[in-house]
Amino acid sequence: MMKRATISDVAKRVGVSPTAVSFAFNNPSQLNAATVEQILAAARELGYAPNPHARALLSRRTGVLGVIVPQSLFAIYANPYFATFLQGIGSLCDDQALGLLTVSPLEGSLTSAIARAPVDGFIIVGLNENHDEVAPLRKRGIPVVIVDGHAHTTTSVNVDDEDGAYAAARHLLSHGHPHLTILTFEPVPLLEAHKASVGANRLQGYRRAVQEAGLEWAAQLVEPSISGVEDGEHCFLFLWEQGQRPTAVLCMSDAVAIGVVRAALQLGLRVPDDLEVIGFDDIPAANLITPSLSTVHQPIFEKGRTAAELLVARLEGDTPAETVVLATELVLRGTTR
Amino acid sequence: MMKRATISDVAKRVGVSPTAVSFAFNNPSQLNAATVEQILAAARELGYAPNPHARALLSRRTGVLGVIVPQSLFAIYANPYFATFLQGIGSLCDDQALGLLTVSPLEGSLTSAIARAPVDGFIIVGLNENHDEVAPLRKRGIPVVIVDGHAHTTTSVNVDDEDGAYAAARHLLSHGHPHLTILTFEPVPLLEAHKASVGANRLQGYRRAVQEAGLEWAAQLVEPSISGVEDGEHCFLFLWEQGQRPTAVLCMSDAVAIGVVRAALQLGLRVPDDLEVIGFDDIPAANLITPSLSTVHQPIFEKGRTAAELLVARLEGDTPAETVVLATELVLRGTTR
DNA sequence: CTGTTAGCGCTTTCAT
DNA sequence: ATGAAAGCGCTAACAG
Repeated sequence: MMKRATISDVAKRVGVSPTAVSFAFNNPSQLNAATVEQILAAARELGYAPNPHARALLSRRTGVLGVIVPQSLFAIYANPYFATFLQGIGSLCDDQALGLLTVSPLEGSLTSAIARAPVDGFIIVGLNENHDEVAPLRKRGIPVVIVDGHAHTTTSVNVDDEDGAYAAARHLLSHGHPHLTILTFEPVPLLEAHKASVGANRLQGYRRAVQEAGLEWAAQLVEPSISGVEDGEHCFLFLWEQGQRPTAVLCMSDAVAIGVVRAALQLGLRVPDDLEVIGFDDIPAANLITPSLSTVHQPIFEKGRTAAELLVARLEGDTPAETVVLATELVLRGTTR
Repeated sequence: MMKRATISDVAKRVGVSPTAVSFAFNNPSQLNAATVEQILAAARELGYAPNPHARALLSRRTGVLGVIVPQSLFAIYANPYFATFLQGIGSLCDDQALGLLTVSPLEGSLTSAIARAPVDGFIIVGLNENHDEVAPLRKRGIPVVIVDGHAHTTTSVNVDDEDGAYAAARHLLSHGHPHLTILTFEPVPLLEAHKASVGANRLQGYRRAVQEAGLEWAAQLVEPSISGVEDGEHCFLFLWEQGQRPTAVLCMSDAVAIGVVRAALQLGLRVPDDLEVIGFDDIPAANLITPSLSTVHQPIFEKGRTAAELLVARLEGDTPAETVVLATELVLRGTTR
């Protein structure tokens, strides 16, 4: 990998100043057409190309949007939710000729990831603005949009998680189940510690429906099941072994819900006759399994696209901070009666 | 967005040199602990963070791997093949604490995309090294790994497309079909113009099997179907309307094959009794549809992971160029007898 | 242990 | 129409 030609190599070759070379590339109209031609020719011969880092240093622009995700890149790309979300961001990047950089916690900490990333702005997913790891971001002095998290000084894009959860729980309760089983992302104390997180909001929605129905919240079975189809499957199987006999399950993600349905079928239960299940998110797979999954739809693609639009707007001018909340909608399919 | 503090702002504040500040961040052991503490405190007060572009200019490192894809980002993230491929790259990025930048043709041309991207190295997918748009890459003087394309001066990672296609065609021919229907990515002339492309290699594999079986290549029905489930579906429906009655279909991608199966089922055909179908790639969905899709498996994840490993190796030392070819394997499932 | 001095490669006034 | 000079913000010798 030989040393790259620099702008002054080209300049020397042609016998002009570096300025002229710079102009030839960025502002050819300022230069004599013949000179431009000579310079370009020399550049081609020397294999010269402008150094993007030097350019970025000066222009403060890289043409890249950063997406900070709270999981490993491996997990992100395996996750259909993020696939759709990134599609939304990607569609805007296509329009604006921007690159899309996914960054995940480096060396165990987001801080260094944030400090190093060569981007013009960040979309941060699943973390509140005041999170310890997010705070350093402000030092970078570049625009930030928070998705699925709370923000007070910058733009945020969320969906109405509480309302969606409420609708799901209410629907199930209206079928007269003696009690609900709720599968969460994390143990409840953790969930409630993360004030205003997606999980906390969904839990709050479930709780509101239960209390409105005049039932006792404590009587419901709330179990952590992490995420992923396998987690949901194991969780339901485990409950069954413990002697639990749920008739209605609410899951905080479709993946978990799909796992629950799979487990129920394995146990010989009929879905939805013996067991009703409602997921959350409405990922593509929800509509592909049999029976098709009833779930709370959220506009995942649109969420990504909107976040990217808002970020680009802040990049171009000093747009005021906005707080966007997209609607969710209960979609009844085959796993509810 | 107020002006950011620079290293010398911090230096002035504390009454030390910029060098000291630099050390405090990158090499604290060189400095008196008390000094470091002071500097860090001042940095915190001023909201200072090192400028990544300045750093990159000097260190020639951004900690980012670039992936150049021949389609829009929207299409990439919608494509399960790329999801798996990016998972492979992502898993290595996780290990090495690198970011992953997806870049697609900007303003209709790869050239500017390549010139601007702030990355340490590129993985180029689906383009040969000598492609017009790829050539400028060499000017950047950074390592490149070609995937699904031919390279003579740099490392490439491919799968044995021809062999996989050959096995698929041979299998179908052994069932005694009078002729095969082959659904390609592009019209054949285009396909053959792109010498050594994935499509050309697969076509060649099909052809070899046909000729070995003593059949006439020209007698087979070769139709372009672009890509995507809908494309496959429409293509088969169209052929049917034209009066064609295929009994065996080879598809260059699983997506197309899934579309064909869907169309056949719509037309009341029994699969595999009336129609046998073999896809290519073995994406996760191949094993989820009913009947499950027979296909040529290729190690997509491993291909991504290997490409990233090889790229990182070239980043760290001047590894010699390698030519890696991963094996494909015919996987017989429900759409073949 | 800390400061001085040069750049990294490029763009951009301001002259000529 | 072209060039000289001054940085962008940081790091890396090399002195002291």
